[in-house]
Amino acid sequence: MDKASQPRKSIGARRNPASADAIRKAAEAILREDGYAGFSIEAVARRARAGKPTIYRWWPSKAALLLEVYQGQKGNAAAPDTGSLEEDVFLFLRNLFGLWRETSAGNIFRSVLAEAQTDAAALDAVRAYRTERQAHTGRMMERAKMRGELRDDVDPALAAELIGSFALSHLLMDRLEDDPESLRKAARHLCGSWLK
Amino acid sequence: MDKASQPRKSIGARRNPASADAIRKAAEAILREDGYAGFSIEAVARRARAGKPTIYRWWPSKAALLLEVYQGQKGNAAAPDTGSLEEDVFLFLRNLFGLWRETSAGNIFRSVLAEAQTDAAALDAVRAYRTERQAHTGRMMERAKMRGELRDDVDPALAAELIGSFALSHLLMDRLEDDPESLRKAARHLCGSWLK
DNA sequence: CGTAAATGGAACGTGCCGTGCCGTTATTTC
DNA sequence: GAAATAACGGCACGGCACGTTCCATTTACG
Repeated sequence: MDKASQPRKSIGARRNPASADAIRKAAEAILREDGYAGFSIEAVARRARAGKPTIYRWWPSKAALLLEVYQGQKGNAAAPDTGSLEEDVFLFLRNLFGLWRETSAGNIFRSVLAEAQTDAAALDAVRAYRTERQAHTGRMMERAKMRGELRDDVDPALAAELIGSFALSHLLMDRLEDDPESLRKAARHLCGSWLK
Repeated sequence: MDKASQPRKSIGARRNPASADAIRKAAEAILREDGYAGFSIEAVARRARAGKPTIYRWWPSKAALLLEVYQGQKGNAAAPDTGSLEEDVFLFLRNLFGLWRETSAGNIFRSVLAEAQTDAAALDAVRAYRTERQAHTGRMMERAKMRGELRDDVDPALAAELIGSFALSHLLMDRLEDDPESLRKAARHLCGSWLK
């Protein structure tokens, strides 16, 4: 790619976007290729041909850089709208697992979760993201409710949380296998009790 | 505790159980008090008044020691048997969250999960543990099924997995708050759809 | 033109990793 | 009983990553 590029020099008394981009891209590539194990500031600096101080000038910590990559990359599987809740949930899981398997999103999310077990800021970030995502998934449930598909006492937010928990544990256990049968079954179990 | 204890000497050409115990206890104490962040072989050695080579002689890696502490400490919340599935699930979650909050089990499990995002052996171990635990929880579901409380098409194993996923995500997000209301609600949603 | 600020590079101190080596201790083997 | 074996704690090492400091260089801004 960027072969015999000279080391980037300063462009004056302001941040060099080329450096920032190179750093973000290097971090993302390392997470995609090697996962969290290979992710270190030194490795990112080497790969980005940047100086460590340049990284630390703009990101206060390893966790901060990780979070920025994470924020800028959330693939955000869409919540389908087929008119059938069970089908929506099935497709949602299928899309999400596929996204996690085939892009760096899965590795990045796993990394942030690992970091969150040590770093409080990472925990806050992952909580906020999860809240936002579940609100999104929750809309899938609300649509079903408006269609009259759901029982009145079902809480869309809690339902979304159960779906999210199922997906999360599969990600963490590295069980994102593409098995339509079992995902279908999971969707049925997740929905079965909520339908009227 | 062990105040002015001399450094443990060798007891001859065999493993010194006192050293092994001190190492295990130090590791557990560090995980309980400081969590995964403070867990290092050097810290364990210092606290156990042991030499690093002694640790590495018996545990091939940091992950191995972590896993042994984990194995020897699984609090294993019991699966209640009240005659009502929803009540069983509620009590199970309540017990499990309490155990995770009030003993070192929660911190240890979180640590192993973090390690599992980097170390394949840790991932295997946590998968095996999860399988075993869900088989146990699954018996709770099977009892309900025998009582005729469950629909015939409900898979006890999958149901147990959904319950476990819910608990796991709360542990990871550090949301083990003792809120009977929300746990009750979760139990109801988890069970609602399975009941006849 | 001079100041200010960002750049990459080199070097530093700290901490942890995992592994040697050491003298000491005591069991096991001959 | 003597010698070989092996575990013990300690020390020191090379390696790596962390986060920081200093540096010469480059360029925008006043």
